[in-house]
Amino acid sequence: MREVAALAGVSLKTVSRVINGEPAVSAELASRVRAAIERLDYRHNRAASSLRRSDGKSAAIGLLLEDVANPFSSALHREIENVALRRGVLVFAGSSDEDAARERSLIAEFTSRRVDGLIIVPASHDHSYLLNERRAGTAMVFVDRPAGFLDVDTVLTDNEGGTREGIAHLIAQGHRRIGYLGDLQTIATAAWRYRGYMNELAAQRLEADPRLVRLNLRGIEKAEIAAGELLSTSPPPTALFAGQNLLTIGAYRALRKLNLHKRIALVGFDDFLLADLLEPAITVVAQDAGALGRAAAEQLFRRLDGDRSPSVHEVLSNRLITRGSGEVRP
Amino acid sequence: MREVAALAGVSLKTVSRVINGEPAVSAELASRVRAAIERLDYRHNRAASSLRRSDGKSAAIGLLLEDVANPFSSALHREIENVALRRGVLVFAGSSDEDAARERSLIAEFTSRRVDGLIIVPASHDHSYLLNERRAGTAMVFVDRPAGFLDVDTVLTDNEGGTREGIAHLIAQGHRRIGYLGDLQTIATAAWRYRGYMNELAAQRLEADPRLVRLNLRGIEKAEIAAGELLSTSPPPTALFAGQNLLTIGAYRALRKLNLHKRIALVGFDDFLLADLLEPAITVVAQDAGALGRAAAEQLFRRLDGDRSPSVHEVLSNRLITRGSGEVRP
DNA sequence: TATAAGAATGACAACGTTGTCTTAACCGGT
DNA sequence: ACCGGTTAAGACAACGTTGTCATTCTTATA
Repeated sequence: MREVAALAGVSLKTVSRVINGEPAVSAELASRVRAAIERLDYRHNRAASSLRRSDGKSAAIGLLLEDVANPFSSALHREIENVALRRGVLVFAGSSDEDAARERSLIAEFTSRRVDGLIIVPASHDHSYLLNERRAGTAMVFVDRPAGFLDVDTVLTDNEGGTREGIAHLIAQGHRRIGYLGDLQTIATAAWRYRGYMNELAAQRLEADPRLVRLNLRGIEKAEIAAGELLSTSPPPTALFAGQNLLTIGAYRALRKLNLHKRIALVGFDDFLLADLLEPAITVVAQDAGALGRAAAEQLFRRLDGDRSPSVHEVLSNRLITRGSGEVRP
Repeated sequence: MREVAALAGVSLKTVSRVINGEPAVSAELASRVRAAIERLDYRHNRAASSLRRSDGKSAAIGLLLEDVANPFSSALHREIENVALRRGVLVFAGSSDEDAARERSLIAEFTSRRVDGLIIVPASHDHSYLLNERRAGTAMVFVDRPAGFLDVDTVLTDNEGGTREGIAHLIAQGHRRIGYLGDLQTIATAAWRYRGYMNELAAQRLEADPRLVRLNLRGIEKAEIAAGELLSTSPPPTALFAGQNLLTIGAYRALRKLNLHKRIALVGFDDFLLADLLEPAITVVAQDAGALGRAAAEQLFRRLDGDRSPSVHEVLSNRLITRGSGEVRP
């Protein structure tokens, strides 16, 4: 910047003014400065700038996902990027792998780089460690799962309601014995979905058979094995509900292997690519990951724009998409 | 930091020494400093630190992908994150959407934040604009596609060879009329794949029928329409090769709609989730996105560690995975 | 013509760190 | 008691910017 000022024959401060678009610069000097910037291929150093600025904004946010490579996370990521980029804000992304320690260390890395805000899909359950950070002015929004011991903006989907809708759909098709495959119960969304299953059965006065429930399953293979086992209880279930997309795929694999995919109904939570091309196509309770990301990012930027109102808790609804597998009759 | 120094009763510089693990600090002072850091919940400011440090390292890199939400990109992303995080380096991710202007502006945002390095899946074809950046010391690696007008480290997969293997496989099954669906020819990988198709046909002395080729297709729907049209030429192809995963899905959709999925062979470039559960399961030429990411990140860090040797061009091979759709006989 | 008000510009300090250099304290050997 | 050498600690400047304030110049008004 010093060199630019020298070449343009102006002071450092004038260059700074031109770069920041401050009005009090004559057209003459401004164009001289711009020419010098061009000629020297000068690049503004935002790190230094944000260090000195009074608002201290770095124009970067941190995004903590379960895994940047999973489709739900990356759809969220994409929408957040869209909202952020429109404002010239860049996104640091990191994967927690459902590991509380990794969550903390990633967030520490984010904050040590002085991000303006954090969007968090939490893996842990106690977020009091973020209190200081918040007091220091970092905006934050929790997405998909709630924060623990921290009063903070949150955007969720209606996990319990969505599951109840899926279960009610199966019951309406005549099913009475519905198996359930669930993810780690420590994940709040998984617990809510399981609650939805239990509550809907109860509401419809159906007895819940504990032999038809398998929880704490992680990944396609575990789900496939568990589904296989469920299908061999007697009497067997006539329908399965899978509480997450990988579990749905695992369940479908098991059904295919036993050649039961046209005889046992299947409804899954979370939509996934190609669900419509399987045989039968899979009925799902679809979350709109993009909408979730958009809502979270917009809430974050509202805070960054100075909104100091009490914490907002938004809940997006989910949609049952019937495609065939959920309409198989007992 | 000043407050920490005051509380511990030492100078600023001593606190800095403790934080950076410099040896010349007595155990006594070091522990007093650490206690003060704890008590004041002090957080090191890396932005200021990297501004002052002689090496100027920000411990952040920029990653330009086609779209953070597409499975290939996000698998790449994940492996890069793994390598980077092991060294305490954070990743800014951005999506170019195949738009050259967006590529440039994202890279400008990255560099204005003084990232230490860039990993780029390029959308544009002229990267001479990066010359200054490189001269300024930013490390960079191109992945999946080559750079234009810039001599730089690159990690690719063998697109032409992979395609030839796929086509050879179809020919070996007895196919003589093989349709081809290709992505935008401006994308280098798409052009290479098409070349692989043409060259393999030529090598096996088969005539290429231009009516069986559809290029510049973007997305599932365009591919589905194009595949439908190809299948109605006369005489029709007995096999299709799709040059990209979305095109493969589109082609499969078309085959299903015409109920030809068990009579016309299909091989696709790029593996995708659930390819093995379709009916028939899809034979593909699989790229290992994770390996690509790992190789790129490792090369980048080699440069950041001071490697000044001439540009490296690495080419990873692809693997034909036979699952059924490619083994349908004419 | 004198003067106040406003606009354009620059000098300087400061943001939170680390590199460099200096000083102080201590050690063992004569 | 003195020396050279080592080690620990601090003073100060600097990284590349922007906020604050002072200065100069212009213009309109009395």
